[in-house]
Amino acid sequence: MKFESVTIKDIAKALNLSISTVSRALRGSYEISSETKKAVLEYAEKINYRPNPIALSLKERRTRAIGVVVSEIANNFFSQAINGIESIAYNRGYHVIITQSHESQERERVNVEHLAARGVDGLLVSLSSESADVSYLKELYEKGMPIVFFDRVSSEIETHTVVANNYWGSYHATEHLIYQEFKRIAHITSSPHLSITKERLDGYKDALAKHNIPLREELIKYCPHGGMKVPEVEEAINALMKAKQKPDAIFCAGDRLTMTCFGLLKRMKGKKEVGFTGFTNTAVGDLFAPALTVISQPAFEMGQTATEFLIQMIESRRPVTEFQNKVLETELIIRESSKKSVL
Amino acid sequence: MKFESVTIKDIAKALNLSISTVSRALRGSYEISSETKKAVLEYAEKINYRPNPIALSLKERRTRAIGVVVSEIANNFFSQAINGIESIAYNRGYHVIITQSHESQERERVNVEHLAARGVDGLLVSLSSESADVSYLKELYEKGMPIVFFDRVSSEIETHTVVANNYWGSYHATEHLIYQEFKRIAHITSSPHLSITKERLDGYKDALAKHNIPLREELIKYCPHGGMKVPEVEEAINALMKAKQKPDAIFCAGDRLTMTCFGLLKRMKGKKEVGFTGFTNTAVGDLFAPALTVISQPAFEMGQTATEFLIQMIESRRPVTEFQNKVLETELIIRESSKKSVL
DNA sequence: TTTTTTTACGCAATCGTTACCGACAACGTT
DNA sequence: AACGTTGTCGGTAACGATTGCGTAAAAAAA
Repeated sequence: MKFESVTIKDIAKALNLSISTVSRALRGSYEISSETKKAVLEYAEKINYRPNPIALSLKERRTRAIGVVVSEIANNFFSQAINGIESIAYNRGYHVIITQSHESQERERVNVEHLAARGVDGLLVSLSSESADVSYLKELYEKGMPIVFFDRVSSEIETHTVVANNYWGSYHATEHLIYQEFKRIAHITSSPHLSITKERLDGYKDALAKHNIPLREELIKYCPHGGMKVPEVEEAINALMKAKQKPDAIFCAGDRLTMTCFGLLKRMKGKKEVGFTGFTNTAVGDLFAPALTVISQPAFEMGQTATEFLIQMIESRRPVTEFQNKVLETELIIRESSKKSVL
Repeated sequence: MKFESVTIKDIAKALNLSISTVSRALRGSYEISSETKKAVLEYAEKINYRPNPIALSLKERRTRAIGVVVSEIANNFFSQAINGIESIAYNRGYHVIITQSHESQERERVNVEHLAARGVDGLLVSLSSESADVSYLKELYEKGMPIVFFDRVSSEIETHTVVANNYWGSYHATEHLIYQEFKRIAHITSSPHLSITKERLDGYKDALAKHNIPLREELIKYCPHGGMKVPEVEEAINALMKAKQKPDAIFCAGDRLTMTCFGLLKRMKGKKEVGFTGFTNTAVGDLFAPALTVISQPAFEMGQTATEFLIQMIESRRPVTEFQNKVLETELIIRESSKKSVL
């Protein structure tokens, strides 16, 4: 099966005009008589003519499309961020092409290269947890492809970035647990490559230090796939909960991780209650048992801001040399899961 | 800023060959001597040449991309279905472009038209709740655009479809509530336009009839935006719970609806406990309080099957005239929310 | 009337790629 | 010696749209 569409040529033939005349009539050029214009416009309307964006892309080397690369759309943070991205993009006349890396560096590379080849005008990227090496992105960037990072950024590439205040979000969450008189607070985080991992880890460490709680490396567990692979998280939790000295609270550093972890904890047989909190943008944290204390990011706004930066970059005449690094505040929503009293 | 990429012309110039020779060498034509081939291939590799898909699309009138139109990616069912779609598409060499209608008919039309103009080879569509009129899709379909419906289908267009067994899923869920000795079972569903609404409603009605429970129209509430607009759901619930004769159980007909509804019920002040179940593909139904009884659809498989149908249609030489309408079974997962004993 | 200007349109190049159609050697056959 | 094969390659026309340039006829100015 193939799909036939009407072209400018069909109009030209039907009206006995040249292709160029039709083209100019369509864009309302002053060189075309008003009668001809009218005839062309009417006929175009009648046969429902739509200019072929592929041909236009080839000619103008722009597509009015932006590519988005996230690890997973089935992630509350990313799906909200995407809605923010779309809200700006559509208003500015850009289309959005969403791709998922599934936390795989290889998949991310394939997606990025495909988007670039497809001719997107720019890229909105949140790195996969495997992405230690971003050289292919850097190459693309240096060839002139506008790129804006959000959430999971790379310091290797100097461009606009939009992130949450992961450090303070993490600091406050940890401090909150400390105020609740938890003494042994574990931190389950994702891949050490990621910017967010380091920032959240730093917040955690500094909060402990501030309150004179010794840092125990054995309480920090890395899950390189960020909660996507359940066995990984299972192993981390088992290691924590089967140790001689169990943690009395657990703090998770990512959306999927928080969900996976919370699920595993609840399903653990003979489980001992532990305080729990984590970064997640779920809208239903209060429906869980216990209701979840969460650190929520302004995902929608992050998507919006990143998109504004990107479009600004795309439409800039000369290479951009001054970059903005926007940091948005997180919100700590305290519920039962982090209250010692109810455990 | 603009993004420059290497073309076949650059290779031709560098190697002092004609464009056509380079093109043939790249595709391994037998007409090209092995030395020339080798030289071209090596140089192409060196400068990291990638054929321009836009030019190819223009020439071949195919893009090896399929377009997906769903109402919302922040919906457990759809994000799982999309993963199924991608798993097949990537294996078959197709890229996937995801768009959201946000339950708006207008937005859906814009997306579909853009995807068509962009030259996707086919469309995977789950209709928005507003989409009563599908004439624009029908037109496209009749012009030769392969379209496969999944989940929310249209009887106006005869093509392959993939759906869950909504009737039986709904029947069993209702019957389960009846066995739990609930007497007044309300049904909150989405737009009456949707195929799934009718099928689920029929299952509900027939289960009641089977058990000699009179059907009460006042217990059926429609939320045309399927849980996307909270006030709509709020109104439905208020109408139910403030009536003289309250329902003793509520059965929701969609993913977003189930979540929104469950949240509202929990947050209602002075609420009376009611039995609860609904269609949803959440992976964390057991973490809620009470743990959620759900009807789960094989979303991943549905996405896979729909994609297989679509690709088959795309690659078929002649117009397809025999259509498959695949129905996959749902799964009823019984947990506390539907047990009368625990209320 | 002649020259210049304006109006309104067509031609052809361009974007990157493929594919049809030849061109032209170096052979082998009669 | 004349012709046909075969192996390699180049020229060029598409695909759909835009656009700079050229130009006929009509209108205006000389």
